[in-house]
Amino acid sequence: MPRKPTYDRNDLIDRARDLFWQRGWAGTSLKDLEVSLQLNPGSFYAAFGSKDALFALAMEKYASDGLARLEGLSKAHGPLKALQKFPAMIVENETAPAMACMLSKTFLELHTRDHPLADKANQHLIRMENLFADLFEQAQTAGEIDKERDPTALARRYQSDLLGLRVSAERDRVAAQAIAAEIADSLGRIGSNR
Amino acid sequence: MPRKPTYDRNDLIDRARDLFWQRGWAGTSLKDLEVSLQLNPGSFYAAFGSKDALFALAMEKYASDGLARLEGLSKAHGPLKALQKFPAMIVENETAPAMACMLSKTFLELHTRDHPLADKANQHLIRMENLFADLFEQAQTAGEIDKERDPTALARRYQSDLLGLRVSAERDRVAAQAIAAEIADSLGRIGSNR
DNA sequence: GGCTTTCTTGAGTGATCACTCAAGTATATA
DNA sequence: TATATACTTGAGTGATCACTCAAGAAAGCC
Repeated sequence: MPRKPTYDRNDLIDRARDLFWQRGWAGTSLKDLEVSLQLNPGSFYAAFGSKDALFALAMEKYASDGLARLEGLSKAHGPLKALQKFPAMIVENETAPAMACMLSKTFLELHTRDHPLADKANQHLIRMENLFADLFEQAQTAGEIDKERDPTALARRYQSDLLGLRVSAERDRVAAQAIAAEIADSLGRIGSNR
Repeated sequence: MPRKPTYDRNDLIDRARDLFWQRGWAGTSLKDLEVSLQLNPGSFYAAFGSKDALFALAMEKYASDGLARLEGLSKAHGPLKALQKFPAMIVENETAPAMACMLSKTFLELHTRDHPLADKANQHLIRMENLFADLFEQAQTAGEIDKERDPTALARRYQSDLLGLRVSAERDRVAAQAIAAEIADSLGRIGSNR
């Protein structure tokens, strides 16, 4: 009996993610979304409920994509190599709508207002950081990294480096590629054989 | 003949800087500024011309304060020690209205809209980076750092590390102090005697 | 073809945005 | 004390914000 939507919901979330990522939460108006998603206000609210609800969906997709990319790298090259390749992978992505991390941008923009989306962004960052710690631990059991180091601390530092890298990449992509190489390089210097 | 303002202009800029730093450009409304500065719209516009003009003044004060703090550190302890102490100094500042760098926040928020303030923020970041490079160079001539390294590249990496540190500090101040220590530590490992 | 159910349309909601301006007030000089 | 010259007040500007809702259109089932 019912009528089907004329759009592909998943595709809409992708486009919203790109818009939000690029322009931020406050910087993306409903008018912007209506134009980009080709949706009238009524359809928009029928489909997603609110701007914030769509933002949350967009952020989840962003985060799980990041997780998946790093996991893919790890399966292909092992934990340490994955961590070493990841920074360059981010910086060299030509199709990304922005270089800076959407999660950190969102967190910085909204946490001083105690906006629920800021907490969600932080949760996603923690999830990412946990994967980093997992990979550091795997690298330790594989003997690729000094076993005395605390994987959680390594993950925290790596996350911080990545966050800085991505802000830098937003300013100057070319220079950021050099920084990405340095991050990978310093990862090689915490190996077990020294 | 004229009547003097009832406020101290410099003090007003300080308060605006704190507000903007904390809440960002879009997150700070004129109503917020009126309340914090205790200024009615008419006085506000007579004094500063526009929200953006005041933001620019606030950002200049923020940037020159940062420059001055690092220069002070350098005069007291020398270039390398200054660069090593600076990260902890930032993270331990209890009175700061926010931990993340106001310049990078502003840049991230506004550069995708091609807002003039984004370019101004970037200029201030470059100025800061130039001071980093100066100090690295001074540390080289003082024999504290390997002379083969490019001071500009070192400055770029240091800036990136600091940007990441400050985002991390906004998320978790205590964890950030550990990261600050690591940044200082790795600076010690590019000394000339190895 | 008729009916039900959902989706789409788009004008309209009150709130808030940055900003203006005419009128009123205070003060330093003459 | 009078006057000129600022500064202060605050209601009001049009634009834009996220969001609503009643009416119309399309598609699956009988």
